[in-house]
Amino acid sequence: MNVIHNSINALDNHLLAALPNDKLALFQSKLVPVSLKLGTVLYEAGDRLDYGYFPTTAIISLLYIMENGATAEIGVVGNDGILGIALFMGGDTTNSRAVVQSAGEAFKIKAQDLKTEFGRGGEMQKMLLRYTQALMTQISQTAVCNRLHSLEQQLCRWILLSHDRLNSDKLVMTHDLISNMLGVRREGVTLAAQKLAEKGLITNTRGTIILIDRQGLENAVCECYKVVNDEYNRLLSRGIGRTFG
Amino acid sequence: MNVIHNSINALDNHLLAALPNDKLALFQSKLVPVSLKLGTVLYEAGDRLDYGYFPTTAIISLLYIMENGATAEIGVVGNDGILGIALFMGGDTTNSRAVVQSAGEAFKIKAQDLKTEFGRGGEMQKMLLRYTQALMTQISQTAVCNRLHSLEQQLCRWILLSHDRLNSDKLVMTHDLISNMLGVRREGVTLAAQKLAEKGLITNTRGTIILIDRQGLENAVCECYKVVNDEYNRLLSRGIGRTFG
DNA sequence: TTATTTTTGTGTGCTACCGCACAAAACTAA
DNA sequence: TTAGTTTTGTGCGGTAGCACACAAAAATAA
Repeated sequence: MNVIHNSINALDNHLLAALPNDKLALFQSKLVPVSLKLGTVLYEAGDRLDYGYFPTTAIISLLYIMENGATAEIGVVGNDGILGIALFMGGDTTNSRAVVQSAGEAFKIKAQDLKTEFGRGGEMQKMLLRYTQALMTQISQTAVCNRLHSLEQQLCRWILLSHDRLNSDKLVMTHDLISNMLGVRREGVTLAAQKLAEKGLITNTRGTIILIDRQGLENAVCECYKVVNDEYNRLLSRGIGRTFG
Repeated sequence: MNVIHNSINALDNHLLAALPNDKLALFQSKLVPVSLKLGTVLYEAGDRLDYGYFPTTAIISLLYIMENGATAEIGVVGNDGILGIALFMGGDTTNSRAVVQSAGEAFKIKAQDLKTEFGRGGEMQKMLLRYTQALMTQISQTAVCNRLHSLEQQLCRWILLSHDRLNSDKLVMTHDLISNMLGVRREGVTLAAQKLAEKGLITNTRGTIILIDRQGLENAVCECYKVVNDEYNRLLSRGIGRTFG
């Protein structure tokens, strides 16, 4: 067990990569590689968290679920971060469902190991806290974007956020799933995707969106994307996606 | 200077009140009482933070400001918390403007003093982190609420959140100001407030809203309010506002 | 008092998104 | 091939909130 596959490398996670080498070497013994399948629910809202996850190629969506079943995404975690911040923030549970939005790899770590490491203070703690702040910015900007911007702009934002955390231009994702993330109707997503396709920014085939013109998307997206991206760059001093010009 | 007024007491802030007595006694020497006037901007977006604030009777609104001047509130800080979490989270700056939404008192603390205290670990650190997580829940729920719920429901939520942090049923607040917080038109707030007044939940006079039927408001509000309230209770083990039945 | 400013009320048309219904297309299984 | 399932496309009526315009009421200043 705990065989390290060549295909996944702890360094593919930006947080882990930012650790000093000796620190990472020690920490790595606590990390277990896992493959995450599309749609897997890692945490249900209200669950006690047993593990934290450092995604390398997987993307995790943080969803709030309302009483009537409506859903809306508050943020997304990929190779830029860690899933399970409630572990070191002290709550032990979260109000969001964590669901695999894009299948891929991650390292998981036992709740207690993560807490212990955090409790030591030092570089690891600082990094986790800075990441948490970056995530707060993402959530905040989601709140504002939900209020003020059009569905088409929000779809751009969502595509770009996903693309940044992926090493591919291909997003395997139905309109229906996207609509659950954005908290809108499926038809609305279809329409918005059509508009983006007409403008030549994406192709819009069954079950997959392919990003064609990244610069075009960045021009079409609302400012929210850049604000979040800049904040990640600033706080984690490590680019996710491409840096803006 | 630094005269301790009888009228304000560090214990009126729930976070400070939760500290062990001996701890608080030591910490208190770093706290300076300040009066905060309505509309005062404590932090501008992007500013380096020089002080943290523990409100006792004041309420601070966290606003995001868009390039076109549109604003939307992501959360609110009152006697339940602390303003300036970026100080210990590591960013030193925030993307939100912090503006006094309801005049009142607070204790301020120098950035460095707060950081030092946080760095010691222990009870103070734990409490600040738990508070940060509660604030994240508030922001997340704001995101979801912005997406899924009606303006009328959101106004209820906003009134209740304010009321919880106030020791009065009187909210001194114009529709125009509220509209800036909620990120909607002033006319929309007027209409929503009228509806609530028709239902006998509030009175709606020039420049002030008076809460009449708190239970009625709790019935009219969306689930978002309760979720946030419960999370504050859980994480900070200290009620804000009244507990739900 | 009168004049001015601030705040609220109201109307009209517009647009984005909703809910529902169902057709068309694409993929899957038999 | 045929049948079934999943996903996307499209239309239609409804509505919440928008933008803009302006009147009315309340507070403030002269």
